[in-house]
Amino acid sequence: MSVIETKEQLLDTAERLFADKGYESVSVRDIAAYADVNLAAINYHFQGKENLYQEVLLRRVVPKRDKILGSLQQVMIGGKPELDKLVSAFVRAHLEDALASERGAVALRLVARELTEPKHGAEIICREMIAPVHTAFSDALMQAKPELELSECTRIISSIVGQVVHFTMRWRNTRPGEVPGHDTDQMRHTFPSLFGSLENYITETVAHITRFSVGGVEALLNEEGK
Amino acid sequence: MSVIETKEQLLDTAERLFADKGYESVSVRDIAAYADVNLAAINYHFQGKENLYQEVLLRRVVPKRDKILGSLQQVMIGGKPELDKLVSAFVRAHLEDALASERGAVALRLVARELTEPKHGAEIICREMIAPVHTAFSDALMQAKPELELSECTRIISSIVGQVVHFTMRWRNTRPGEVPGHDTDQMRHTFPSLFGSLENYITETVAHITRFSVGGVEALLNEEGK
DNA sequence: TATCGTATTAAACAAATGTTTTAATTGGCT
DNA sequence: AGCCAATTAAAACATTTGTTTAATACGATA
Repeated sequence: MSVIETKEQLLDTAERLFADKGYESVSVRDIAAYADVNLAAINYHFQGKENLYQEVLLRRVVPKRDKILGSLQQVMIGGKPELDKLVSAFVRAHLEDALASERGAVALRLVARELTEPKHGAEIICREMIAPVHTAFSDALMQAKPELELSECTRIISSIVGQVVHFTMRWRNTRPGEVPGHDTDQMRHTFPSLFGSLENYITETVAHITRFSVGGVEALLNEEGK
Repeated sequence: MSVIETKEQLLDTAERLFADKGYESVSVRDIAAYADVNLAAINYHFQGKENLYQEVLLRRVVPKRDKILGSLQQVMIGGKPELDKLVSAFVRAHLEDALASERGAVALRLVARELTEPKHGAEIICREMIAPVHTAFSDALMQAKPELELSECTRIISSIVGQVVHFTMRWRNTRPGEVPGHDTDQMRHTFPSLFGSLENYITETVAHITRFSVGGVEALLNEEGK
């Protein structure tokens, strides 16, 4: 196995395990075993578990940020954008990667996890993703709806991101067999992943969050103008 | 120190540590040290770390559920409720405990954490809280707006709960000093807890989530009726 | 082919983890 | 006071953790 193969194998399996169980619950021995490489290779190539985690994170966070920023820019060409186009682009940019491949879904889980519970990647994800995306989306929102205050933009973004993260983590946390002993009909409401494909779930989720959030923003605007 | 004092001391400090760092990141030695009790007392009183965690969780989850169910019932007396009253009651029931005391805020963080990333308390929190609360709120929603489909109610609840959890975790994760090296002006948008009191933050958050979500639901209804 | 830097391997390391054991102490009861 | 169960205490236990070491294998280059 070539060196680049080893490194990527480590990054891939570490990503999957971290996304599934979280940083603390994954041992370097797990990673080495599942990646089928020697234990010491982790410290040889990445100088420790924490560094490996950060490289895993960074590999996904930067392209993700660029994708989101690109989508926002796309909507902004030609000046003042429609609110629903803007929100739709933002939500879709976050979730549609998970549509393309299992790898995309894993990466989304990884970022969503670190977003709700920053561990050793807080600085990275904040500096490389949260801050620039927040700024860009906030600016776009205020161009679309100049009546919005800055603090209100912040809360709106939190509301949208909160939904994205929640739907993401809910799918992750509700695989068949993980929550046994429950009435199936009840679970149909509570656990989406038991029913239907991931594709359908994501498509429906994007549409729902967009509609819901556009309505939410407009409600805030009406409230203000009253 | 009496036995009940020891047990409660353990439950309290374990709750705080688990809420702050998560299950895996807290050692039983940490808990014993901060609680100022002997290490073996944990296994004597709780038969292991996992059991302690579940008792910590259960102690908060059951009253929380009853509080939420009670709030919903209150809104439902007299038949068909107003949508904004209903949503407001639901959001307030989740968040207002955190207003009353630091203890309430800790408990909220604990539940929110387990809600997004179920560890060893998944069954408990699902059986004792998620399922009954979901059923009650879903029923109430369909009484308030009979045009809603069941699957749409589920998504709406996810949107609201997602916001509640996100605002909760965001506050937890953004204490001063935890994310160093950032431009303060940028942080003003990203990290609410650095500025203003917890009381103000929660009050504003409850109002925001309520308005935003009511607008979201009404947008979904308009979409349907088009 | 000989050589040298790179990469892999097996083994060992020290520290931290949850748990158990066994002894000491406490506090209420007769 | 004296006994007994319940609680606390200190020490040790067996694993697991992340990391390091030292030896080996590989692969391109001269």
